[in-house]
Amino acid sequence: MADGRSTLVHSGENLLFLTDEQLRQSMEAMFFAYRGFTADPDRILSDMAYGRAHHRAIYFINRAPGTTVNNLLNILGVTKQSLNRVLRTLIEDGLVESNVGKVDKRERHLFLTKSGHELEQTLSDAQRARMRMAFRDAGPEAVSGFRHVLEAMMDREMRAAYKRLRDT
Amino acid sequence: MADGRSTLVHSGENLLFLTDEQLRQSMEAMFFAYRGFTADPDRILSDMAYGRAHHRAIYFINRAPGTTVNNLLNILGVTKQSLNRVLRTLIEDGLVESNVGKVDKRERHLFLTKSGHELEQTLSDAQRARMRMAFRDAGPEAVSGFRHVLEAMMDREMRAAYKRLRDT
DNA sequence: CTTGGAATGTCAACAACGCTGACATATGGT
DNA sequence: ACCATATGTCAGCGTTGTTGACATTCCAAG
Repeated sequence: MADGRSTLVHSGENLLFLTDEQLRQSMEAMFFAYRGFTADPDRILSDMAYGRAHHRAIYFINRAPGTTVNNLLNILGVTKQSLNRVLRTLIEDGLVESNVGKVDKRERHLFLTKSGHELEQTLSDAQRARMRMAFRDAGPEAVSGFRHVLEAMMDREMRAAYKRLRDT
Repeated sequence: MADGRSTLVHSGENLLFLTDEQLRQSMEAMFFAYRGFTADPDRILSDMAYGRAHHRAIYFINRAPGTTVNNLLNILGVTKQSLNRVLRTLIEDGLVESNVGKVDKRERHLFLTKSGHELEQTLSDAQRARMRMAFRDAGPEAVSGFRHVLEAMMDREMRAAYKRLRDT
């Protein structure tokens, strides 16, 4: 521990060494698990002309209906130009509706259409099913730990965005 | 529960509802946390002419020195053409060494050079530091749960690759 | 020894999705 | 009324993924 490269902590009756090797394994777990996390939606979307960016947009528009483009930008962490391309195709294809703001006409308020909702359901169902299985397999205490670690791993601004969404 | 959309489980003295809403929050946590997970290396690499793909290649070559191109392909889950482009630049820049196999001369065995190791260290140090902080914050039981859930979330083949690496 | 298949690499074209720059429009404070 | 600011759009470029076609090199089976 003197070199700050490892941390010894107590876990129930067991000692858990947070050596570089342990951290390395966790990084790999994160890498492979995220692949699994996105695998099902990716598969579904690849059949259509859409990708992961479309999924994210649809997801968060569903989560916060009426959100503005700028708000979505902050959540997604991309440039407005990048998001715009995705939004344009979604609007053209009739999955998303963009309404000019009543108070501030510069703003566009985004909503999912009926077919937009349907796609969102399909994608989220697949992703939720995998997560539900993983949670069932790991058990409730593991889930709570999982959530805790993830939250601690976020950047400060992202944690804020996360909590803002969560407390909705 | 009759609709299979939610699961009720017991957590210590508390009841934990795995409703769709809970799963949704976990999905968002995963999304934001992965951003944090990759943020530091991304920042470092953006200054150089490299991206996340280069990081992944360097990471796994360091993890399994002498690995073949084909083996790396399977771990990374990309095509050889895609990996080849990345490897070529890394070899040209003197970060990776590619040695023709002695037993099977078709194979190329990949190693990091001195400067390759240095970059790997820089990138991994940043990523490990974040993870160590998150683990310290969450505590050992949370870490164990975190790992468990991640493992359960992987695809079968990825879980196999993960375990193969882990047991090295 | 020839031949088929496997591993590797290259070239070309393309798609998804990041980015920057330039610009149009709407708003609001001066 | 006007100009800085916020917002959104269009155009072009870079990274990194994809498929397809094809050359090379080598091992191993016949």
